[in-house]
Amino acid sequence: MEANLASKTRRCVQKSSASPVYRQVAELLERDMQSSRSRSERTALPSENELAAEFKVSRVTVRQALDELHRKGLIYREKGRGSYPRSQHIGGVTGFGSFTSEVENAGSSPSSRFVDFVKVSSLPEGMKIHLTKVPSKSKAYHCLTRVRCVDYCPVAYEETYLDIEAYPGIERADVENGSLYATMRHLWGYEPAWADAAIEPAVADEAIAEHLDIKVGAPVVVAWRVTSSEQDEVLEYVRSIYRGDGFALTVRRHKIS
Amino acid sequence: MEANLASKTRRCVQKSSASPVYRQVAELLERDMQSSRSRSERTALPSENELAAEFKVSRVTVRQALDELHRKGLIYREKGRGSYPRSQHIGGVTGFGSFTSEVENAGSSPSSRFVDFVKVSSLPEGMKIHLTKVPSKSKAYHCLTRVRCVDYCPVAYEETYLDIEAYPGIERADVENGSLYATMRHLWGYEPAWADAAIEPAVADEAIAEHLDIKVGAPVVVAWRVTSSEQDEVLEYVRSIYRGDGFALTVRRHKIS
DNA sequence: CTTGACAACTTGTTAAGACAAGTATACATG
DNA sequence: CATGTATACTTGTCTTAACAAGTTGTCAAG
Repeated sequence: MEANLASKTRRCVQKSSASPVYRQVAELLERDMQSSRSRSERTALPSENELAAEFKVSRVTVRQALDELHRKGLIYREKGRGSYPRSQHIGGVTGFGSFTSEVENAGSSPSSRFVDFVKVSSLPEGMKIHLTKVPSKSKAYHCLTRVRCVDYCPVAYEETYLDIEAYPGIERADVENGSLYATMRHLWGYEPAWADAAIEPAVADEAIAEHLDIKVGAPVVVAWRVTSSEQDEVLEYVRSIYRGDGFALTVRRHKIS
Repeated sequence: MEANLASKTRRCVQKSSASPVYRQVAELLERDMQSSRSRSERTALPSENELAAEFKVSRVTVRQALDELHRKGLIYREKGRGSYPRSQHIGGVTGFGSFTSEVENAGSSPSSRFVDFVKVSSLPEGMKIHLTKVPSKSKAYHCLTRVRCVDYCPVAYEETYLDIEAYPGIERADVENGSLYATMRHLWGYEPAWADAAIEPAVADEAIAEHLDIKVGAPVVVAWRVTSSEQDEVLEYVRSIYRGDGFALTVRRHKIS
C-alpha cells in the first residue's frame, strides 16, 4: 500500500449536472495529475475500485473516465499493475484545430491580419492532388485569406475555402475579426471534429515572402487540409503556408496504428 | 424500418478466442462496411440492440466495438438516430508508424537502402530544439541511417537513434534489412504506441541531394520524431528528411481537440 | 538462500438491466 | 392543411455483478 496521487477527502461529482459524471471524474483526475506532476515521478493513480469508492460512482464510470484520459495520451494502463500518468508534453501549433486556441494553449498571443474575402469558382489545384473528399465538379466558394501571427510576428499565410451553399448569410457575419471556428459554431452550429491533411515543402514566392516577411526562396511548409464535422460534413478546405525559420509545426501525441 | 448493412444471418463470434469478443465484432463490422461501401451511401448500421441480438452478445460489448470504430474515425454516432459509416479515406505516408507497413497499406512497395550503422555520443541539435523528452545529459546512441524508397524511388533520408542501453545485443541483430519495428518487437518486446513530432521545411544540401536524387536547394521537409511505448519508454529518436516533389506527407483522420 | 505455492491485489472483459434524452413517425385535434 | 402529441424507436449514461488474467508480495518448503 504505497502513497498515491489521491487525497483522502475528495470533492464530489454532481450527479445531476450538465456534463456526465465520467467527464467530471476525468477532469478532476487531470487536474490532480497536473498539480502533482512535479513531485511524484511514476506514482500510480488510485485503483479503479478506490476511485469508485472515493467518488461514490460505479467502477464502469471510473473506467469511462480513465479510458478518456488514455485516449488523450495522458495515462497508460497495465493489467495487474495499475494506471500511470504519462510524462507531460508541451504545446505547439499543430496546424489542426483552431489556430486561436492552439496558440493560446501554447502560452502565446494569437492574432490574424485580414487580407481578403472574395468569391472564387473553384479550389486550388493542389487541393485535388493531395486530399480526398474534394468534389470534382466545380463549385463556388468563399475564400478568406488571413495572415496568422504569433506574438504579432507573421508565421503563416492561410486561405480558407467555404462552400457558399453551406454558409448562408455569411455576408452579414464578421469573418474579418475573431475566431472563424467560433463563428461557425455560433451561427451555423458546425463543430469541427476531424481533419485530414497533407504536407509538402516549398519555397516562398514573391507574394508569400512579402506577407510572411521572409526572403524570396526561403523554405516554407504548405499544408493542405480538409476539416469535417462529426457527421462527416466538409466544413472547410484550407491551404496554409508556414514559414520555416524558428517556428515548427508540431504533431502532438499521435497514436500509432 | 429501412434496409441496413446487416444481413439476416451473420457469422458468429467465438467466446473463447484469443482476441476479445468486442474486437471480433468490430472487425466484422469493419469488413462489412468496406464491402458494401460503394452500394449504400449513407445507410445506418444496425442499432446496438439489433447487433447485440445478431451476435448474441450484450449491448455493452457492442458499444465497445462501436466505440473502437468511432475512435478510428470509421463511423460517427448520433443520439436518437443511429451509427453511420464515415466516408473512406485513402492511405498515404504519415511519417508515423512503421514506414514499411504504411507504404504497403498505401498500395506501394516499400524498400530501404542501408547507408550506415554507427555509434554516436549525442543527438542532433534540432532534436533538443523541437522535441520534449530529450535527455539533456549526453548519452551514447546507435545511429541507423537509411534511405527510404517507394517503388524503388528514394523519398526520404532517415536517421534513427537508439539508446545503447535499451538495445543490448543489437550487434547480433540484422538491422540492415527488414523492418526495424518488427525487430524491436521480436527481440526486445518493444511496441511503438505514441509519437510526438515536429515538422519544418528546409532545402537540400549536397549530401541530402545526392541521397534523394534531387537538386541542391530543392525544398524538403525535416521531421523530428520521438516514438514511445505505451508504458512511456522512449524507443527511438528519428530525423527524417523527405523530398518535396510529388510525394506528400499526409496526416490521416486526426481528431480535433 | 532459492524456489514454489498461494493470497491479495490490479486491470480487462462480459452480462443484464434501468433510465435519460434525442429523433422520427403516425395520428388525432384544431 | 397545419400543429401538437403520443409512441416507438435510437444512442448516452450509470449501476451491480461476476469472472478472467496479469503482477506483486508473503511465506513455507526445499
